[in-house]
Amino acid sequence: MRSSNQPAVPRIDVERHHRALLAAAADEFARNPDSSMADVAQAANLTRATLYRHFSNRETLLKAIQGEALARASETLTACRLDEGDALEILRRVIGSLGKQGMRFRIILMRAPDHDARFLARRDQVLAPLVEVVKRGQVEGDIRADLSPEWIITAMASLLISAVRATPQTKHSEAEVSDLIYRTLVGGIAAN
Amino acid sequence: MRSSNQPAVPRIDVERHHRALLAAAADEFARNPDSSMADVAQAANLTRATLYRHFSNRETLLKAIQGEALARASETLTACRLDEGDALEILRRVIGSLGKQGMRFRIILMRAPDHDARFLARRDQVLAPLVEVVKRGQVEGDIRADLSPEWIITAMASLLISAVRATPQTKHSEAEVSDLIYRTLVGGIAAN
DNA sequence: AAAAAATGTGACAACAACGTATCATTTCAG
DNA sequence: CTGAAATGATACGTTGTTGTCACATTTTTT
Repeated sequence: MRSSNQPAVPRIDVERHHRALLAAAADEFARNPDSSMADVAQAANLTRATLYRHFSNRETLLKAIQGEALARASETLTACRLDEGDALEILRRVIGSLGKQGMRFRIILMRAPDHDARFLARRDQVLAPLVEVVKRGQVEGDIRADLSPEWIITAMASLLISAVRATPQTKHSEAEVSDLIYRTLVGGIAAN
Repeated sequence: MRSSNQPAVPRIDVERHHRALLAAAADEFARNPDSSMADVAQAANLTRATLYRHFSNRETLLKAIQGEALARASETLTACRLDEGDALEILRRVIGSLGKQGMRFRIILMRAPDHDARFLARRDQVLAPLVEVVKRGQVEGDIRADLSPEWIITAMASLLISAVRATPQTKHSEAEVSDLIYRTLVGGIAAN
């Protein structure tokens, strides 16, 4: 079945175009969730027809973006060495890494009406290790125990999105923004 | 000019319908920003034709929602007595009041691509008194001075939206949610 | 260079939403 | 009750997006 539709020999450009379309779509939809397929194709310097040859539906494209985001988020988290150091250090690393990625993970961190239960479950699965880190921090006395771990992760994600979205205006470096988020989330705004 | 189009005597129901349409549109667009005019009309138990008789355009309707939200937000803030008590007390009152309003102020607090400079300026104007409260808190030593007042307001708004949006799932009361936001924002997540 | 595969171009129908208009019906004010 | 005004129902043209297709062109592989 598949072998008849599949080309005899794979070509290099198709994979490159596939990645380009996926990346352009992620950026475009992060900028404006209502972008059309034509906008996405143009953002990738390709044609609408080619976009449809790679992703048969708009829905298929969105699912692909979700999957890509989840995969990269998972990689990012494991790269943050979630088992080295105390919870606050880990959170600092996570905030720094996610902040560098910019709005790439907006789809994961935000909650949109088109997110089905299927995606939400995988999302929670990816974020689960982070929740465990917070729980460990609470047990070890580094993090307040009167806030639920899930809420803490939600708050972190919320601050991340706000800061990243506000970044273009305020001319601050990535490191400064990440530090700002970390200080706000961990230390709060009260003096002392 | 106007008097010729205006009815000789005003009727009671038109104002009621106007308010109903505006409220339904606010709720509907808060739930799903891509809702159609038909959805809005149905949410108000009225017809699409009537909706167009009250708001000639979709754009006009959105502008009306923005204006309404700004007006009510301004009322809410003045009702919070921004000059009584220290900054943290005031912030607690503000979070409590805005939290009760639910997602009514999502349009104000969130930044969407369809927000023009005109609206953003009025928005900043409404939020300006709150920024002043934060500045005063920093001068009086209640709020950390190493965070810009604007960022603090942004962080507060961000947490508010996240919490209110997550409220339907977690069966917590309004007061509990408001307290949660306040504790997180002011105290941070670090122990001690 | 030649074959194969992918892309560009242009067109097409299907569809949803927008905005307008007409006319019968209902609702309010006097 | 009666006239005036607002609404419901319905239809219509317009527009933008979606998804598909055929055909010419370009790019890759051998």
